[in-house]
Amino acid sequence: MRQEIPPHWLHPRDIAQARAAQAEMAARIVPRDALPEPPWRIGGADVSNTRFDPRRRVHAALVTLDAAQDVVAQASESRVADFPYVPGYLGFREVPALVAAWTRLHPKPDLLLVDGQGLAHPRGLGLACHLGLVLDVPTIGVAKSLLVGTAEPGPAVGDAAPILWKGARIGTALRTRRGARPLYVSVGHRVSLETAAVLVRAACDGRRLPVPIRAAHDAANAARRAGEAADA
DNA sequence: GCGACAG
DNA sequence: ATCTTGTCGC
Repeated sequence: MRQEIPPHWLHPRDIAQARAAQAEMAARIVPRDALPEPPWRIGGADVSNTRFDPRRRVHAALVTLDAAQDVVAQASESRVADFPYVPGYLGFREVPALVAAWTRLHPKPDLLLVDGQGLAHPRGLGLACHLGLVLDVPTIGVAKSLLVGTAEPGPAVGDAAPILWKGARIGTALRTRRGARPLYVSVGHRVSLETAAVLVRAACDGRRLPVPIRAAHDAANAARRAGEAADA
């Protein structure tokens, strides 16, 4: 339902304009539950990069799972990234390709688990927030490491600890697998932190990463291999 | 000024 | 993110 997406929200000319765009977007993030009625169809989003690629291509993938955690749809988009990888500005590199893939995903999920930070970001606008706002879809940030803040959850599966930064809580660190580093969950858009943590836990099946994220990761890698094969 | 730094 | 097999441990 999003009508007009300012061009610089997707294609800023430089870091200064990207920073300004993040401030504009951060002010529009809804950190509360604004979801359709459950049960929800959960989706996953991830992007794979071609190593040492002079063309700087990115391969974005989205998947939709049903209540049984089975993949019922997937879509991908391979293209040349028009923005470099800069910590804190990941969205400008990955969101454009993800948006393209989204238009071809059928059926679409009610909510997306995104491989990256949400509000646990230096300016409150991680990849999950960026994507959720542009698509106007509920999103949750699921990161494998911290960009800012600290958190130390207990060793048992299910143990959680707040991610603290500058005296405020910006997310939840979750132990999703024994002996493995925790996962860092934070609000993306239109979901509360409480709901985000509960859903991520429920989406795990014993491995460190939740099923939707793994499925998206696999799909992104498949798209990359296909693209690299079509090359040579 | 120095170090850190999602994917 | 990406390059990669076997191997150690529960």
